[in-house]
Amino acid sequence: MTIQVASKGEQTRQRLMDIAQVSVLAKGFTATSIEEIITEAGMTKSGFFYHFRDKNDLAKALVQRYVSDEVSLMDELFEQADDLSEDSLHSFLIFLKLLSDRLSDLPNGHPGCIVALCCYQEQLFSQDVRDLCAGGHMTWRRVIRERLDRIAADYPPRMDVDFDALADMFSALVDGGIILSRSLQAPTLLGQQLMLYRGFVRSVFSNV
Amino acid sequence: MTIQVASKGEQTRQRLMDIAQVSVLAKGFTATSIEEIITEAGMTKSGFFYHFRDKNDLAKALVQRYVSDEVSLMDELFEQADDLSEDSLHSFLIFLKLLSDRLSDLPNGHPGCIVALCCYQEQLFSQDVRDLCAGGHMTWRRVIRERLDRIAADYPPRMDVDFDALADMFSALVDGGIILSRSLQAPTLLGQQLMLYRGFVRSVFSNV
DNA sequence: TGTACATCAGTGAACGCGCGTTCACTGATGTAC
DNA sequence: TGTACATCAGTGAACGCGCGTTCACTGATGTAC
Repeated sequence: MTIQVASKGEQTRQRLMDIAQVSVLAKGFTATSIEEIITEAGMTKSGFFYHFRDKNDLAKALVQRYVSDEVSLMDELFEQADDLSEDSLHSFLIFLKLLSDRLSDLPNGHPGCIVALCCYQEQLFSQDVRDLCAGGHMTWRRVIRERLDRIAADYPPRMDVDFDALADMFSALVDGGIILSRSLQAPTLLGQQLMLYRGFVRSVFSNV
Repeated sequence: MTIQVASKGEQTRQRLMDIAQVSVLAKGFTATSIEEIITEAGMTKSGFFYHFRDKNDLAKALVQRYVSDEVSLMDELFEQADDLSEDSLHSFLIFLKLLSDRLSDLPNGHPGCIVALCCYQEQLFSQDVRDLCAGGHMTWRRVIRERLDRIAADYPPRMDVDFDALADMFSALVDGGIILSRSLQAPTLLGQQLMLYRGFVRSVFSNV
């Protein structure tokens, strides 16, 4: 196992992205100026342009990182869930509970979904950024759908639902739940929606 | 019945808002310049400032109109549904189907939810705009919850779900479904999510 | 071990452009007497 | 019906500021011989 030691440059880059992300999720991309990012980072503008070709490049990096972080989180929780139960349905239900707990634990609520935001600013970005967002949603659909298929092999579905749609419902509830939580300033709403999804999935496959 | 004839000024104001809304939903609020709005409207900048005190005032007007339009649409469809069935559950299921159809009929997909967008740009706006957004979500919760209560009186729930959360799920799926539809450029996804919600609600109250 | 060179991680100054907002003004329409 | 005034729905010019981007340059660190 190789331990990747981040170079100084990479660390600074990540730091700039951290600072940018907070503002971007609070004000949108255009309203987040390079000026304010570098002020908080204690760096000059030219320093910023050493790390990012232009502002679109920053957006791309943010989306890329967000998607891969989310996927990592899901992988981690799937692994935990699989350790706790060998049953396909139970493991998935545990996963949803773990995720719900994790998302409810955030003191100020979920910071926001970069991918959701991008889709309301799409006209700003180049095609590759939009492709990354779509790729994120497709990945989440695939990952969840895979689980649903596995469950269906063990538990014949009790209603007629499209599994892609049921997988998409997961993403929709996360994105929508984040919006609801933020808007009503009620951090618990997001986790609650995930638990409802859990209830729905259970009722699709089992009558308990 | 009084027919409200919109004055010339009001008509122009609505037109400016129509133009603004398209850009705002595609690029975000900051990236939408007054310049481009008035160019498309064929008017001078000062003309714009005759209709709106400042840019925040435009945001406020957009949110206000969006929320009241959405509520009107729901009222209209609830009325249609009530005409088609007197049963509380069936009427609600018809409502969801009507809404799903209506939202799937939009050729280029749903144009986007101003309220959802605002919540990712909240730091830009004054408190009253944020309150309007929260008010929108609370209204939708109340309207749906009222229906759920009525259903529960006729059909004892088959699972233990919080009705506020189940009502919120509606908003979350609309907001999330719009994002998904846009991101994947698949206009049908939104209506599909509403139909899944319909399936869930039915399974909560009935075993058919 | 010393030296030459390359790469890394930035600095500092300048640029032109477009943005939101203000202000004094104006022609057309409506209303009171 | 005519006239005086008020309101409506804008125009036109100017403002200062901050934004994203460029370019020539630099000190510190790494690498080859």
